Order: sequence, then structure tokens, then C-alpha cells
Amino acid sequence: MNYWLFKSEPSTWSWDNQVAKGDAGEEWDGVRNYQARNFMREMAIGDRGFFYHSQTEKAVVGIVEVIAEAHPDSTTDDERWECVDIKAIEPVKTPVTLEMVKGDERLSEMALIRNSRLSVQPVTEDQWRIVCEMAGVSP
DNA sequence: GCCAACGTTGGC
DNA sequence: GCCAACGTTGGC
Repeated sequence: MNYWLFKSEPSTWSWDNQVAKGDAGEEWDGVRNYQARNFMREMAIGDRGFFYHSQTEKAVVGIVEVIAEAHPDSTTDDERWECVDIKAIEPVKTPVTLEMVKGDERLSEMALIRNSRLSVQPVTEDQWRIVCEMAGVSP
């Protein structure tokens, strides 16, 4: 199983929006970046991800699961763009802020820090465990 | 609201 | 194929 991080501006699509979709989940659409798309193509059903709020909150706020592999993005006719479907699994007990991630040496390699503009990122198993621990959820 | 970083586009 | 110009994102 692989781990990922999904970034969204809460004013556009928030954790609460995601939770409201329940087990049916929702497309992670609107991605118009090749790197991010390519990561989505690598995703498999059952992969886990962090749901990160950018801009105002700048924190990991929930855990999601991939429930559909990459398929054409329904919000565009452009065949280049694809997306996966994800559903909310559980909220974190403690939001893991960007500041906390930056403050932990073990997380210095995270794409969140190294390439802050990338909206869909891979997370290593070690990073996953560390952030889950900080968040107060089981990995 | 500003600005740095980065990705994309288009002219050559 | 290179590179300048431009647009977008996200942290501050």
C-alpha cells in the first residue's frame, strides 16, 4: 500500500465537504498539473492519504482512502486530465500544522516542504507513521 | 496583499 | 529545443 497527501484550499473543497460525501466519496478533480496527475495514476484502491488544508489553516486535518483508480476528470473535456476518487476515513485528533512538519527533522524531506505547490504528493511509510503519531490517529 | 517559486506557453 | 514571459499557488 502507498501513502499520499491531498492538498486543497478549504474555501474550494474542505474536509467537511469531503466528510459530507460519506462512503460514496468524491472525485479529486480539478488537478491541472502533470506531476500531480501522474501520482494519481500510480494510486491503487485502498491507498491512504492525508487531507491537507492550504492557505488559512495549513494543516493535515483528516485521513482519506482511495476508492477508485485514475479515470478521466469529469470537470473537463481535456483528455489529459484524470483523477481518483477518495473518501474520508476519520478526522485527526490533532491537526498537524505546516509549522509542526517543518519543526520535525524527520519530515524535512516531505514534498509539502520541498515542493509546496504540488497539490498531490507521495508520502513515505516513515513519514506516514510520524505524521499519524503527531495527529493522534493509528497509522 | 505581496512575493517567491514553479509550471506552462509561445515565439524564435 | 531554448528561453522569456506569463499565470498560478501558497506561505507569510
